Amino acid sequence: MRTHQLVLAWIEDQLSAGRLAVGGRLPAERTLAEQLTVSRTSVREAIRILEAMGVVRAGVGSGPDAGTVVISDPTAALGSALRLHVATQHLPVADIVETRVLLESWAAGKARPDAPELDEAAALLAGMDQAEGLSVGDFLALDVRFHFALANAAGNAVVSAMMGSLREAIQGYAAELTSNLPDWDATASRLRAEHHAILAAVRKGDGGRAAELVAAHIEGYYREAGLGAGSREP
Amino acid sequence: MRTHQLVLAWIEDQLSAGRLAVGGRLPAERTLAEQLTVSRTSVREAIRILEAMGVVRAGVGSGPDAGTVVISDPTAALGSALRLHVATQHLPVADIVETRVLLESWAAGKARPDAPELDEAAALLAGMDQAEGLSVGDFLALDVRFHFALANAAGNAVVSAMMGSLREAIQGYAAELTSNLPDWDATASRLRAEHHAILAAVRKGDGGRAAELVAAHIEGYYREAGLGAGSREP
DNA sequence: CCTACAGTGTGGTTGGACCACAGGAGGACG
DNA sequence: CGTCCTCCTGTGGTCCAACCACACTGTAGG
Repeated sequence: MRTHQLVLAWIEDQLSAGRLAVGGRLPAERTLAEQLTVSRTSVREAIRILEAMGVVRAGVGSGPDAGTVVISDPTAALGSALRLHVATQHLPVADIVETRVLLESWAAGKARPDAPELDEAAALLAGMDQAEGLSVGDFLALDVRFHFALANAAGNAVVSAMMGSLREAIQGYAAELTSNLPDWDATASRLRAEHHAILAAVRKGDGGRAAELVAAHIEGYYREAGLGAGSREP
Repeated sequence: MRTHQLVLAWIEDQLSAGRLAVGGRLPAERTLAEQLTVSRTSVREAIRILEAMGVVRAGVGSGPDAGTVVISDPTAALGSALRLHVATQHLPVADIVETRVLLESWAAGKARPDAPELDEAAALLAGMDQAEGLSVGDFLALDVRFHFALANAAGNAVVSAMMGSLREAIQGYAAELTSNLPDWDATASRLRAEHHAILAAVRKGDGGRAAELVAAHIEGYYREAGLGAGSREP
């Protein structure tokens, strides 16, 4: 077993035992190195891995943002990993989209009509309805947050994280695809209308219809942008 | 931007541009450090991250297994990341199980009856039917491979990877849970029968029934082992 | 009372050194 | 001529010592 894996195992043990929780602080790198009788290099390699996994966040200087603190951001971790595997062409973009449809339609079907996350989703929709002063990038950013809020309403943290990571992994592609659209304004208003319909279905408690609408919404967008089932290679 | 991220960006660019593909070899650490005018430490940190993400594999010595070569193993990467987040208690085990049911039942419903992966699944079932000389660990190992083969038959690499990673993330728990079972032999024969029923449904093209059987199979096991929907905290 | 500054502890980065490992090239020996 | 052994080379793995940039903290000076 390599040295940095020993550090990794120690930290995972601390987490599992509850001696280290989200918001907690790891010992300083030099201290930890001395405690485990390894070099600071190995400690740093372990921390880098944890950082890439969204388990810790390292900050320089002093104060609340300094030091290495435990966080929990599975979305970012899974997202960057998926993005790299897409780059190796071993994860087809079409499969990513298909999985996203699966997870999101399930979440829409399971979301409870009285979930507080739906209020946030509604607020985001209101923001997207402002026709003026909203660039394509702004619109897509709000779109991401809307879909994420909707997924959160289902109450399954794993599904939320995976959904977000899928979205993140192909975000670069999605942004490029907007240039393929014949008429962005027309697409945007269609997306707005579909969003409202989805939210209304969830609010009414009609999970089946909400799931169908979400699936059609996502598949329709990618089909229009020219990323159909045929383009299994990016 | 930190130095190791520069290295990461360079490697991701090489992958996206196709100048680096699975099976390819990264330049030696010292060479890469000189090319990018960074320290070898920073190169190593980047490689560690890629290794944790299942994108590369580093080997010492000489020969085919030496050097840093590009692979693509998203399952291991996502699995360890999920396991750590479970350790932080921000991903409830119940949500993992629920997501696994979702993905696996979808895969069972979508698997094509003539998929070659089903032959492998059948062979694994034959191996599990040998009542003698099969420890609990061996049985579970074959079980993992059976479920993985079944998921692969759906033809979606992302779903397969995520399914496998979910299984891996809670593998430790699943192994411990066997001690909760009142009668392992009885459970094992039930699991065997359910496996055969699932495979038969898939082979018959009855995706809907296969999906139902898979969901009942997984949920039933965890319920019997005492990991119901109530235990959202491990 | 407020400002300016040195002090302290954090992660970030670098260069160098040494180790273990695995294969290849060459010579020594049968 | 073939085989075995040894040395050499290049790889990642590990460690050390030093320095940097940063952000807060306490203190001295105005």
